[in-house]
Amino acid sequence: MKEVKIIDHSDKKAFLLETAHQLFSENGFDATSVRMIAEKAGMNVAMISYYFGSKEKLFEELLVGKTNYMREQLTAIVENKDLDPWSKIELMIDGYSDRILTSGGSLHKLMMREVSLKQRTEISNLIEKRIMFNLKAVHEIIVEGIKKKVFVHNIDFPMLMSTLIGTLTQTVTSDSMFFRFENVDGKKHTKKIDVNEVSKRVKKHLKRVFARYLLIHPEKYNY
Amino acid sequence: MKEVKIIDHSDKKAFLLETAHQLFSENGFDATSVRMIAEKAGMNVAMISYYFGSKEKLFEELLVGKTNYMREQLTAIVENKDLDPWSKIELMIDGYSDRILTSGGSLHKLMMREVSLKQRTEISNLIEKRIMFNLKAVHEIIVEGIKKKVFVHNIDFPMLMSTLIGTLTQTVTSDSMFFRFENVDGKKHTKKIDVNEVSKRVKKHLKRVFARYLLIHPEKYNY
Amino acid sequence: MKEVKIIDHSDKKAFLLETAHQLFSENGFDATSVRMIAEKAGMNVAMISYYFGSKEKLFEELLVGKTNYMREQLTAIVENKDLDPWSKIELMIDGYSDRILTSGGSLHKLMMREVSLKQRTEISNLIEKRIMFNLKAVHEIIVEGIKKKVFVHNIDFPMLMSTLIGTLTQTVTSDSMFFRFENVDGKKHTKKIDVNEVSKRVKKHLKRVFARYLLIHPEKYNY
Amino acid sequence: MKEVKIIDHSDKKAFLLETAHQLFSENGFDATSVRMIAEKAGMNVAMISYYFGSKEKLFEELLVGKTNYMREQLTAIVENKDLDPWSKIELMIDGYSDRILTSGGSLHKLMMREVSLKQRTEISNLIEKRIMFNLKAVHEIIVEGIKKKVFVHNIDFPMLMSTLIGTLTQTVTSDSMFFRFENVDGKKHTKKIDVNEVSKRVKKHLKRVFARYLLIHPEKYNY
DNA sequence: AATGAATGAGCCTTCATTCAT
DNA sequence: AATGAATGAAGGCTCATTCAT
Repeated sequence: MKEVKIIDHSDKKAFLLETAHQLFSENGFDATSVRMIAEKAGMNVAMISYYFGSKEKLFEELLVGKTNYMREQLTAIVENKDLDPWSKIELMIDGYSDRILTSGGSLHKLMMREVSLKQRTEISNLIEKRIMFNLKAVHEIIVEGIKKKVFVHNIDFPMLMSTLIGTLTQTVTSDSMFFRFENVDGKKHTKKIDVNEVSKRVKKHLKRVFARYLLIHPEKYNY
Repeated sequence: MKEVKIIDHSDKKAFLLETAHQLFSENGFDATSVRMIAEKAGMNVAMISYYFGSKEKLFEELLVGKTNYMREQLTAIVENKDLDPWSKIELMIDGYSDRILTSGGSLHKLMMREVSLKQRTEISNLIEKRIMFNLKAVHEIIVEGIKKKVFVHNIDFPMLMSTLIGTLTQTVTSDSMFFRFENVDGKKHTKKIDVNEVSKRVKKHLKRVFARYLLIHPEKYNY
Repeated sequence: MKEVKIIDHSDKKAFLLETAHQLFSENGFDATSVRMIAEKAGMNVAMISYYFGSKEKLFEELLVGKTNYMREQLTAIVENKDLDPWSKIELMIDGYSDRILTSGGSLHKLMMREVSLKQRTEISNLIEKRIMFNLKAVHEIIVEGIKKKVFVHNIDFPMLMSTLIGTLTQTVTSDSMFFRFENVDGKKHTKKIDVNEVSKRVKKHLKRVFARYLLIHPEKYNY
Repeated sequence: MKEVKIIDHSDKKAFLLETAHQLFSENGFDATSVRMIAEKAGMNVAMISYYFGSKEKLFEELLVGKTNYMREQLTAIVENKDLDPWSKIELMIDGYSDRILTSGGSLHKLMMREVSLKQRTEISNLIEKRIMFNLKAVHEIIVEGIKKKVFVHNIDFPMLMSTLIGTLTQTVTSDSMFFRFENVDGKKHTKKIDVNEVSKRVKKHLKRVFARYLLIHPEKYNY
């Protein structure tokens, strides 16, 4: 009697995506060959063209999958009527930080490199589209805060977003580089910087920057 | 009377460097082949090995050359005894912004991509070294400001530097992306964003962020 | 009924090996390019990397394949209990001569050049290992002959092996060079030297040299 | 007052030759680039083409220079009327051994590789010509020995020369490889083989082989 | 549905030589 | 006489993709 294979064929595809994610994160898009992906995943090279059409298409699919969660999270924050604008900003900062710092920010770095490169236009556009969509949610929060006279009105929104995304990107990019400085209080950073501490620090830092930038009465919060 | 040779033999080398700069900026390091560089410069491929030894060495020479100016400028600011700490910060922000935004920030983006990639270790290390050296100057300014009771004392220096470099990087990376938002005052950005306006805005923005973060009495400055 | 595939997929690989053998023999390892091999074999250059990994690996595979037969033959001689030591030496000389003179000794010359060059260490070591392994068999024969009081006991084994291998190598290397001499009996070598005659002569010569060197009673054999 | 350079211009050429000799010996002809030679000699690359015309011509000049001494030595031996034929053979063996084993036999190996390769025809022919010329002297000694009834008459001269040259070539080629065998007397080769010992051994070995091959009464000599 | 084999274009680097001075 | 600069060809290898089965 013939055995029937129950294998879910989408498994292989998913596994290929996960493997690709890992390798792209480590080596970048260019330096990751389809052969590397296939070998690491224990499949045939041709599978990548077969499943995704091309290396680029694989990457695009990877992106869409991985960025969906942030999108939903932000929407939930914006639409929550029980939160005041500043609390929404705080949650937004927490959400962004958590997502970007995930596994060393490798996926985020990968995305930012592609946008910076603007060579694979399809990919760049896709990424830009998704970033923009998310920032629209932040925009809504801020407009709400101004209306409610909680935030100041002279806000350079594009620049503020550069500070938000830029600070996070720089934190994951420069890794522990900047932490090599002894801090201004003269204390050396003796203990190895761990990812949790970084997460806490960047969140606190961004909230302080945002509070002092946005709030009409920042003195109410002890940042 | 001896004839004096006017021909500067370093011309070709310099031209090769400039050509490489342009192509690296456009396509990134990996996607720029030595053949492309040589062809665009109207020279033989072998000249790149001849002059620089390798594609990587060329890149390193390019980096060193292009980053020397910033280094000198910062040193001058720090050592200037006629300036108070906050003025130094302002000048430092102006200096960084000008350098990074130069020709669309292409070189800076290139550098950040390489650091982010951490694949060509020689290059990554070289870039980190040069960034760190420059930030040391900023560090001195801030320590001085604290001592003189102009700056607050609870400063997370590594994070603040992430905001400085990160904001600038993001501004040149996302290009005009973020400006596609209508601003929070409801006015559309109708006119095309030109590089000068961006420069002014990012400088003003960073000064505002830094003033409110660093100064004990930010209300004295109308940011 | 299932169809049986007759196509041996190793055909192409084998053909590539044979083509490489021929070209290496003619031009040497360095002067034979992978492109030459591929073109002559009517295949794509990439196939060499595909099948063998690299040009060197191809060569190593070639070596191992071609030297296996001699190894087996020698083992058979040594272990044959019906043969007296001197008969084993005779068979050994016949075997070595036949193998080395095969197709003009091209493979043997190739091997000796590589050992002499000692540049590609992997290859040199591989060749040395295989030569040493085979000579161990000869060593056993000689030790047996001494024990049985057929061979003299003051034998410089390493030197004797140099004479064995060296004479054969020189014969194939100098090709017909040495035969340009009129022989000592005054007779000119008028007829073209053919490979069979050379084979006979070198075997006879080596047996004579070995008999007079090894045997306690060489006068029993009319060499 | 202008200084006058006294430099003998042939010095540079000679130095270039010596440098080339060293590098060719170490790496072989192909793997030694003209740049390497020029750099090691502290001169310009173009000098090689300038002085010698090409890399090959340089090699030819090198060969001729280095092989002249052996030629003279052999002629002296043949023409010496105070020596009996066997003494001449002994001297000839000593002379050949000394020349070939000089500095690890590197030049000799180089020559044999080129002959074996037969790719650079000019060079191969040149080497063959010089070898043949020298062997003619040996031929004369042997003919003399036969006439004087000291040597047997059934001598395969070409083969005997293969044994002479081949044994020496193999000795320098296989380096210490063959010495890794413990000798047939069961004694291990514990002490490192030094070049002087090898020289003595190969001379003794060749004399023993030649005595037993050539002499009508070998028992008179205790080889 | 899935794959091993095969492709052709491209990569960076090195080569021996020649050119202009 | 001597050289630094420049050349064009060729080197081995890797790539993403497609083909035949």
